[in-house]
This record gives sequence, C-alpha cells and structure tokens, in this order.
Amino acid sequence: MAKPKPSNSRAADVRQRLLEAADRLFCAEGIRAVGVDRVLAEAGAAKASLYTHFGCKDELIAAHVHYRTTMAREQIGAYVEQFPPSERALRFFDWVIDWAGQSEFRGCPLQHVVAELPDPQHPARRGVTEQRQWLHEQFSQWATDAGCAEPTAMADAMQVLFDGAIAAAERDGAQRTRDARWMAEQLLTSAKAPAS
Amino acid sequence: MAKPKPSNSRAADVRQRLLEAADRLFCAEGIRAVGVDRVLAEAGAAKASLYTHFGCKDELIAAHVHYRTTMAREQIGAYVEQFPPSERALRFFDWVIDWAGQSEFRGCPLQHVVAELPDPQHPARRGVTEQRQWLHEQFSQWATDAGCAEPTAMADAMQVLFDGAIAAAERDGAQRTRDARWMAEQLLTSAKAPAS
DNA sequence: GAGATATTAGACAGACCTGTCTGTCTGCAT
DNA sequence: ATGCAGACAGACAGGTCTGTCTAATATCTC
Repeated sequence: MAKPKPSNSRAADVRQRLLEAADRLFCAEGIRAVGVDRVLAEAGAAKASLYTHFGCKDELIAAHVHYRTTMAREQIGAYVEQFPPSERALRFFDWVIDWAGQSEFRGCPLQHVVAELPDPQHPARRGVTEQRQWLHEQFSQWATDAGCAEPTAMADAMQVLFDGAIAAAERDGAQRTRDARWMAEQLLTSAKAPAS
Repeated sequence: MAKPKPSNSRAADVRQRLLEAADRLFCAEGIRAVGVDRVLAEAGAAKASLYTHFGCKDELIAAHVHYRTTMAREQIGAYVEQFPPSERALRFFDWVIDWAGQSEFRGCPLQHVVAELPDPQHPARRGVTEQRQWLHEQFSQWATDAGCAEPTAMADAMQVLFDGAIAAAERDGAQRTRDARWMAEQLLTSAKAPAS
C-alpha cells in the first residue's frame, strides 16, 4: 500500500514480495475474494512477474500454503524446544493460545483452503495434507515423551483439540484456545502410562 | 438436474426450490464458487424469482444459513430426545458421528460461511452467531443434566470438541468424530460433581 | 559498453458474475 | 370473461476475474 517504492528492491525477489502479499491478503480476506490484481498492487509487482514465477493463481495459492506451513513448523519447533520433551504436548497449546491472541488472527489459513477449494486434487490441498501428517507425527512424539500409554490415540485426540481450538476461536474468541489447553491437560494427566 | 419438470409445481414454492438448490450447491462447492445462474439452473427457476424472494445473493446466503440451522436444531433435538437427559451430552457426539459419516459430508457449512465471508457484519454471519449461542445453551443444559460440577466450563469445552470433530473430520476422515466422542466421554466421567 | 535476463506497465481477450429489465405465460379469483 | 399475481425466459449492462501479450525499462555479467 502506498507503494513503498520498491525501486531499489532489485532482484530483491519479486517472488518473495508476491508471496508475502498473497499470504497477507488470502489470510485476511479469503482466497477467492482476492484477485491477482489485488496481489499485484499489494506487492508492487507486474502481472507478468506473477505468471512467470507461479504459472497460475492455483499455484500461487499452493505456494502460499507452503509458505505458511514452513513458517508454522519453524515457529512451533522453536517454541516447544524451550521446554523439556515431557512438557511439549501441553506447551504446544500455549503456542496456539499465543497465535489466536494476535490481533490479525482470523482462523487457520489451511482450514480456509479446504473450505474454499473443495477439490481434493487441487495443488494447494497437497500441502495441507502434508502439514497434517507432520503435525500428527509431532503429536505422537510429544505424547510418547509425555509418558502416554497410547501415544497414537492421544495424537488423534490432539488433532481434534487443535482444529477445535482454532475453529472455535475464529468464531467465539481466543478464549476457546484456553478451553482446549485445559482439555489437553486433563487428558494428558489421566493418560500417563498406568505403571507410573 | 434434468429439469424434473416443475410444471405442476404450481405455487409449489419457487422460494423453497431456490433455497434447497442454493443449500445443496453452497455446501458442495462453496459459496463464492457458485453463481446465481447455477442456483437458478439447479432450481429450475427464473432470475426474477430469486431476486424478488431474496433481494440479493447475500440474503440468499443468509437464508441458506437459516435453513441449515433450523434443520440442525430439529435433527439434534429429535436425536437426543431419545435418550435420558443425563446421557444427552455424550449422545450429541453420536449425532455428530452420524453426520460426518454421510457420503456428502464436506465439513460444517457454518464454518465455511465464516471462512468465506470475513466481514462479521454480513447478514449470513448473524445466523451463525445465533446458532452458536443456541448450541452453547444446549451444551450447558446437557452438562447440568449429566451432573457436571461446572456446566459452563464443560459447555465451553464441548464447543471446542464439536468444532474440532467437524473440522478434523473434513480433512482426516470421519474417524476424528469418534476421537472427539472419546474425549467427551473422558471429560464427562471425570467432571461429575465430586459429591457423587 | 553490449548483450542477456528480469521486471514493470498496462492493454487486451474471453469468461463469468451480480443485478435489472422486458415480455410472455399460467392459474386463480372475481 | 377479465384482471391480476406470480413464475418463466433470457437479453442486457457494468463490473471483475484469470491469463496472454507487447514494449519499455532496469539490472547483471562479461
């Protein structure tokens, strides 16, 4: 906005500018609601640049998903690393609380992708599925580290709690993420391996 | 489709036909993805009919939300009524399992409305908020009937579990609704008033 | 400096979208 | 029989969308 004069932004990655602009707009207003012209204006880029780098809007959406998931993995990893492995399953929900508390929070971009693009073959959907598998693996590991007797079942449950926290917070407010954390705490304390 | 020859459908409510067609298409393909022409073709109705009955597409979307929530309330009420009050909190999740098991299940239409229409002032969003309040009241009542010490906290938690069940099932499959039911069961058994 | 490459600006085509409007037809009540 | 209310059919306007294409400009490498 207001053209931050990207003149000197030389090879300063039009691609990156486009990606960040698309990411911002898609998250704030929805994927179908934002046309490529809006993305171009926000990025201060030319149409030809968008189409040389991404080929079509669908691939731009897929790149936006990839961008988001990459950032999320880094953030989540960095956050839980601060705590001992046995705490990480629960601490993850602290990260969720932080996220939903941010002023620009508007639900999970990946949930929105699924809602707006019903075709499971859409290129952007692949990234969503991959992120989901990655998250489930994290949950399993953290549940194991927390001493859960059945880490897979706990990971399934955490998947539901995570989606629920975000989806409910989108409508009811960030408080719902605390409700989810509370449930996670209940489950984790009662799911410790009985031998303990 | 295939024009079911609505010839005899006299005053046979164009409005209803339009509403049902919109409901089907919006749920299956998304709100912004479906234009009014598609709705007209599916309903076998004329454009003028749509605009006299609903005024604009946004109001058609709002009517679709109202239609859905009305049906949902009836269905949920009829379902849980079969069981004694003390069981209803948990039985509700059996209804959710049923719903997500249907072949045309594609997530919660109300979640999609929120995802596709970011403006909280959109007429369709009012219906979503109202439905949410209604649901929370049901949860509170059922939690009370189940003997929960803190029915409001339990209702908050159930809100998260419900959203999570649906959102997770949309991506991972209907099994997630069973994971949610399992959690609800855990919470309900451990949340009984301690004096019991 | 020269040439290769990447970016910008924007016109353009063609599809689709919402919403309006005109005109025709059918069924019902008077 | 006549008039009316409501539905149908579809043209139309005005706007937006994606994607292509042409040209001019800037940057980088030799």
